[in-house]
Amino acid sequence: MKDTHAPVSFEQAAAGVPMLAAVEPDVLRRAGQAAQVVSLPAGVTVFEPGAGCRNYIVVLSGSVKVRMQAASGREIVLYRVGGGETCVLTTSCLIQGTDYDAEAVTETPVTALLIPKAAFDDMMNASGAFRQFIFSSFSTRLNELLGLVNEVAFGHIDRRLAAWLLARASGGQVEVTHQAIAGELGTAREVVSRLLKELERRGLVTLNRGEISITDPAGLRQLAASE
Amino acid sequence: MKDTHAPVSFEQAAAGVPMLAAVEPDVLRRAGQAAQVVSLPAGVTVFEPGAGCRNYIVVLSGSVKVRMQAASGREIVLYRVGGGETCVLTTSCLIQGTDYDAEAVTETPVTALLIPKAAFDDMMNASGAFRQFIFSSFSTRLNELLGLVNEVAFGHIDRRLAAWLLARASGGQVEVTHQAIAGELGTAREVVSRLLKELERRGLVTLNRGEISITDPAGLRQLAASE
DNA sequence: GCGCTTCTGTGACCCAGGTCACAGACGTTT
DNA sequence: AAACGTCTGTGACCTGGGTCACAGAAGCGC
Repeated sequence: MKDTHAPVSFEQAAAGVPMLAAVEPDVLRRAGQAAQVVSLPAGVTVFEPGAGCRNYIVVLSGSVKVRMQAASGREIVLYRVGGGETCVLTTSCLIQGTDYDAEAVTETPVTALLIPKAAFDDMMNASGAFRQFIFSSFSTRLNELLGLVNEVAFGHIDRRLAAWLLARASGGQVEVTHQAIAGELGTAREVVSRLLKELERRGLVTLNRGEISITDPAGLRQLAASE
Repeated sequence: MKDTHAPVSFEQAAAGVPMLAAVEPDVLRRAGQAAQVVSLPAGVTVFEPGAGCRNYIVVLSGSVKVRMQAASGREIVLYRVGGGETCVLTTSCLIQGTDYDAEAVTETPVTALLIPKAAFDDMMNASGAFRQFIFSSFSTRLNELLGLVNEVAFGHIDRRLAAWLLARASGGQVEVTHQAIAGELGTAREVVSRLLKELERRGLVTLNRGEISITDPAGLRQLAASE
C-alpha cells in the first residue's frame, strides 16, 4: 500500500492490513458498515490522559507514538503504532471502559480505521482471526513494555541511546533533535547532547543540526548490547 | 474459599473463581476433562526466562510473584498473581508460542489450575465469558505495567517505598526483610535500609528485625502521593 | 553457653545523570 | 544583513542512589 494515496474505502483499507484480511468476509462486511477511515496530519493528539474511548483504532499508514508524561514535564515514549498495527491502550480502554492514562500523537500523516465499540464487540465475538489479531497485538506490546521496564530500571542511558539510534536510523541517518530524543528516552536534552558528543568523539556517529549519521553501526551495536 | 483446604476437583476450583464460574457449563465441562489442579509449596519457581509454556494457568489460592532479573543480579517485581487471577505472561507465551522472559516464584503455598493449550484454545473459541476474562486480565496488567514504567522512569524510591509499604501492609504490619523490599523495587538493600531508617526517624514507621509497622499511615500516604 | 547465619545500620565513596546558565551556531524571516 | 527562534555544546554544580566494607544485633542450632 502506498502512502501517497490513502485508501478511502473500508474494503481497500482492510485489504491492506493482513490481519484484517484474514477475518471472515461476512464479519468484515458488517464491520465495514459501521467503520470509517480517517486521515490525520502529523502532530495531532489522538488521545490524552483522562480521555474516554469509543472506537477501536487500526492504523493503516503512518505512525503514532504513545507516551507518558511525568508531572515534571519529562516524558517517555512507550511504543509506537505503525501501519497495520493497533494501539493496545485503546483496546484496553474499550474493553474495560476505563480512561486513557497516556497520550498519543501522530508523528507522520496517518490514515486509520475507526471501528465503533459495538462493531468491535461483534468482530470479537464472531471472528477467531480477529481475536487472534487482538491477542497477538496485546502480547507483543506487553513484551515490549517488559523490555522497557527492564531498560528503564536497570539500563544505562548511553546503551538506550545507542539502541534507539540503531532502531530508528534509516539509511544510517536519523533526522531528529536532541530534545526529541530526550523525550523518547525519558531523560533531559543536555544529557542526550553530552552522550551524543561522546559517541561522536568515539567515532560512532557524526552530528549535524537536526540530524545524526551513524558511521560505525557495529560499534553502536556493541554498545547497545553491552550490559 | 479457604486456603486450608485446597480444592481438589476442577469443579470446586472453577466455582471458586468468579470469572470461570461465568463460563458456559458445557465449555467448562470440556475444559475440566483436560485440566488439572496442582498445589505448590512456597518458594518454588513456576517459570524462568527462556522456558516455554504449554498450560494456561489460573491461580486459585496463594500468591505468585513475577519478576525480572538484570544481569547485575538486581531484580524487580513486575506484578503478582493472586487467587482467581491469571498470569498474562503465560497467556502471552501461549498465544504467541514464545518463551518467557521473566521468572515467577510462589511466595505462599499455591493451588492453581493448569489448562493445556488445546483446551485453552477451545475455551477461547467457545466462550465469550472466558474471553472477557482473558481480556480484562490483559488490560489490568497492562495498566499496572504502564504505572510501573512511569514509577521507575520518573519516580523516586522513597515514594515507591512508601507506596509499597502501604500496599503490602496488613493490619499496619509487613513481615519482610530489607533485602526483599529491595528486590521488589529494583534497588539495593542498603538503600532500603537507609530510607526506612529515615522514615522511622520521621515517625512514619517502626522497625524490627524482619518486620515493619506503620505508625503513621496518613503520613506515609502523603509521601506516597507526593510527586 | 558458643558459634553461625541472617539481618540491619552506617560511614565513606563514587558516579550517572539531572539542573542551571549561558554561548554560540544555524536557519529563516523580513 | 539584522534579528529572531531553534538547536547544540559545555562548564559548574548537585544529588539520588548504587557500591563497598564493616560492625553490631538477633535469632537458631548444637
